[in-house]
Amino acid sequence: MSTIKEVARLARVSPATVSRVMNGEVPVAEETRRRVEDAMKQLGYRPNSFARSLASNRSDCIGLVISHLAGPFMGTLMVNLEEKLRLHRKSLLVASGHNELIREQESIDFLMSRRCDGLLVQSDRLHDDALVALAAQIPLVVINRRVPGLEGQCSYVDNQQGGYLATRHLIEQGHRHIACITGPRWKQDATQRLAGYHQAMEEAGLAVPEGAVVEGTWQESSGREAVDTLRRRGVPFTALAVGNDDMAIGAMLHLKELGLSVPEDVSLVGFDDEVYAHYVTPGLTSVHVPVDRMAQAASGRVISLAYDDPWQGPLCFSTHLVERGTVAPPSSAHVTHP
Amino acid sequence: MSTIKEVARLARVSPATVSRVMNGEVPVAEETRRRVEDAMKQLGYRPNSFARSLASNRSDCIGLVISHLAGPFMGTLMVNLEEKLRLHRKSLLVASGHNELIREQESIDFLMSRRCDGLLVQSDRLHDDALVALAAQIPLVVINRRVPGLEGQCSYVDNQQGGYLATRHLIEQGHRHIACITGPRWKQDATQRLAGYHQAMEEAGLAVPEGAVVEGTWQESSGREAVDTLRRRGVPFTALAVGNDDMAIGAMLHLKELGLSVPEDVSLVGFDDEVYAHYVTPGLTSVHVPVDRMAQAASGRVISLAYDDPWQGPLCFSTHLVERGTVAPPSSAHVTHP
DNA sequence: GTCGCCAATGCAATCGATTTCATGCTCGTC
DNA sequence: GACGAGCATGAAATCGATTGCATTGGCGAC
Repeated sequence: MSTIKEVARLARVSPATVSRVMNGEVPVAEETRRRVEDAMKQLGYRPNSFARSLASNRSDCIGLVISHLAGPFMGTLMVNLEEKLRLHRKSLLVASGHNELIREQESIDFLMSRRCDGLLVQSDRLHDDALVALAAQIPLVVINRRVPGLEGQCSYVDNQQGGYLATRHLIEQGHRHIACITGPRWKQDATQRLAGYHQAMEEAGLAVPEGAVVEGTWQESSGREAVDTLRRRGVPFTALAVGNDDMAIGAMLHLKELGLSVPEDVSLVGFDDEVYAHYVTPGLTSVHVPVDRMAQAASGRVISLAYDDPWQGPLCFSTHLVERGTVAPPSSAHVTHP
Repeated sequence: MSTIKEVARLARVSPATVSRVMNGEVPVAEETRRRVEDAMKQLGYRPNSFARSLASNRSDCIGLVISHLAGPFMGTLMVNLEEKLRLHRKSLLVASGHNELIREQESIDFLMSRRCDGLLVQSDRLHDDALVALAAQIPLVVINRRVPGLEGQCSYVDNQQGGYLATRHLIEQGHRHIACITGPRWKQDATQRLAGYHQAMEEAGLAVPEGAVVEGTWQESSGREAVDTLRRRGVPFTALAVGNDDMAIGAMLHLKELGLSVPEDVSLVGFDDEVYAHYVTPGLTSVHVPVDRMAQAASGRVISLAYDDPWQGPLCFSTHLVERGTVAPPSSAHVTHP
C-alpha cells in the first residue's frame, strides 16, 4: 500500500502538495494537480485514514446507538441514516444497547472512545439529564424522542398528533366507547400516543371511564391480554385505539377467538403502519409514521452539528392515517361488555 | 483530553511503559502497573484510537456490507453480529448496498479505505470471483451464501434442506400435486430452496409438471400473482411450497379472495418463519432459519481470521419446520384447477 | 530596475500511540 | 567477587497524514 510520500515523489512535489490536492481547500496549480492525480491513480493510492484522523483530529465517523437493533423501524431507520451519511462520505459506526440501560451507556462510551465526530442516539432508557450532559461533550442528535433543553437536536415524530388522529377517526365514525391499549408508560412515545387519545376524547366531550386504558408491552401477546383485562374490568367498548400494530393485531386475533368480529363488533386502529399491517383480515387501519424522513433529518442535523454545515428543515414530523378495514361505524346492538 | 505522555509523567514512567500496561502483553512490575493505572484513572485517560491504529496498523473495526439494510433478518443479523464483536471490543462499521451491485462495490471500497481489520459481506449480486478476489486482500466472511473456493469463510443456512423439509412435510400429509413459488432465480438461496423442493418430489417419485414452478420476487404481491399464473397455466395443485413467508402470505390472502380456503382446499408452507407468520389465519406453517446462529458463526469466524484466533465450529446451519395451521391432508374433492 | 505582493509550493513540526533496541539492575552460579 | 542471564524500563524511531510558516518566482506599480 503506497503512502503520500511515494505519490509525492512520483509527481515530483512535496507531500504537503499531495495533501492539498486531496483536500481541495487550498488552490493548487492546474498542472500540478493533474500530475498528482495521475500519480495517485497510477499507484492506486488510498490515504491512510488513521494518519489522516490523527493529524486532523476528525474521524469522519458518526456513531449510532440503538436501544434494540432488531426493533421495528430499525431497518428503515438505518437505511436512511446510512444513505445520507455516505453521501457526505461519513461512516456509520453502530452499537446496540440490547434493551438495557447499562449497555446503552457502554455503547456510548465505546463510540466516544472511538472518537466519532458525532453521535446519533435512539434510547428510551437514558435520562434526559444524561442526554443533555452528553450533548455538551459531542455533537449529538436524539432520535425519536423530544428532550427538553435539546430542542433543535431531537428528530422525532409527533406521536400525540398520531394518537389524536387515530382516536378522532374512531369518533368520527360514531364511536363513543373507545378503550385504549398503550405501550409501556415509561416510554415517551407510548405516553404521547396516549395523550393524543385523551386529547381527542376530551375534545369530543367523551369521558374516559376508569379502567379504559390498559398498559401493554408493545408485544402482540399483551394486546391479547389487554382485551381480557378490559372485559374483566367490565369496561364497555365498541372500538380500540391501540399503541402499536403488534398489540392491535394481538387484540384483533383474540377478539376473533372470543367470537367477536372486527370491525362489526369492535373497530380497531393500530399505530406504526408496519408492512404486515395488511396481513390480517381485514387489513389493519393504522397510523403511519414517517421514519424515513425522521432518519434523514437526524443524519442531516448531526452532520451540520459535527462539521458546522448550515442546516435548516423540520425535526418534528407528523403522522397520517392509513385506512384499511378495521374501522366501521358501531352497530349499537353490539356494544361489547363482559 | 489527556495523552499517554501526561499519564506517563504523572506515574513517573515513560510512555512506553504506559503503553505496555494498556496492552498487557509484556510483563510490568506490579507496583509500576498500579501507579500507571491510578494515573490513568485520575486523568480520565482514554487512548487515542487514531494514534493507536496508526502505530499498530489495526483499526479494531469490522466492516459489514449488507445488500439491503431493511431486508428481512437484518435486524436479527445485526443484533447478533454486534453483540459478538463488541464482546471482543471490536466496532462494527456498516455500509449498505441499497440493493444495487454498484453500490455494493462502492460500500466495499469505502470500508476498505477505512482499513477495517475484516469484512462481513452479505450480497447476492457480487460475483463469486469478485468475492474470492476480495478474500485475498482482507479477512472476509460471506454471510448467507456459499462461495466455491471460499469454504470455511462462508456462514450460511442449508436452504436446500429447508426446501426439502417443507416439501416432504406436504408429501407426508398426502399431497401429490404440489406447486412451488420461488424467489428470484439469480439469488442463491432461492434456487437452493427450489432444489430442495425438487429433491423431495423426486424422492417421493412425484413428477413436477411443466409450469408448476413460478418465479416470484420475494414480495407479497408476487405471491398473489403466482397463484394467478398457476391457475392460468392450468396446473393442478393441492399444496404450495413457497420460497418465503411474504409470498406465502400473499398467495394465501389471494386464495381466500378467490374463494378457496386454506388449508382445506390448498395447503401452504412458507419459509423464514418471520415474526408475523402467525398473524394470518390460520397461522402460516413455515421453515425456521437460524439467523442468530449464522450471525454468531460469521462474526466468530471473521474475528478468528482477522486476529488469528483459533476457530472451530460449524458454518452451515440446518433449518427446521414450524407447524402452524396451513397444512392439512388434501381433500381429493378439491383438487384445484382453473 | 527595484520593490512588494500574491499565488504556489516546500519544509518541518505535530498528532499520540507502538515497538525495537539498548540499558541498568538483581540474582544465582561458579 | 565477577560474570552472565533475565527482567523491567526508557529512549527514540516510526506509523502517514495535516498544517503553520517560510520560500520562491512572477508580475505589476512606481
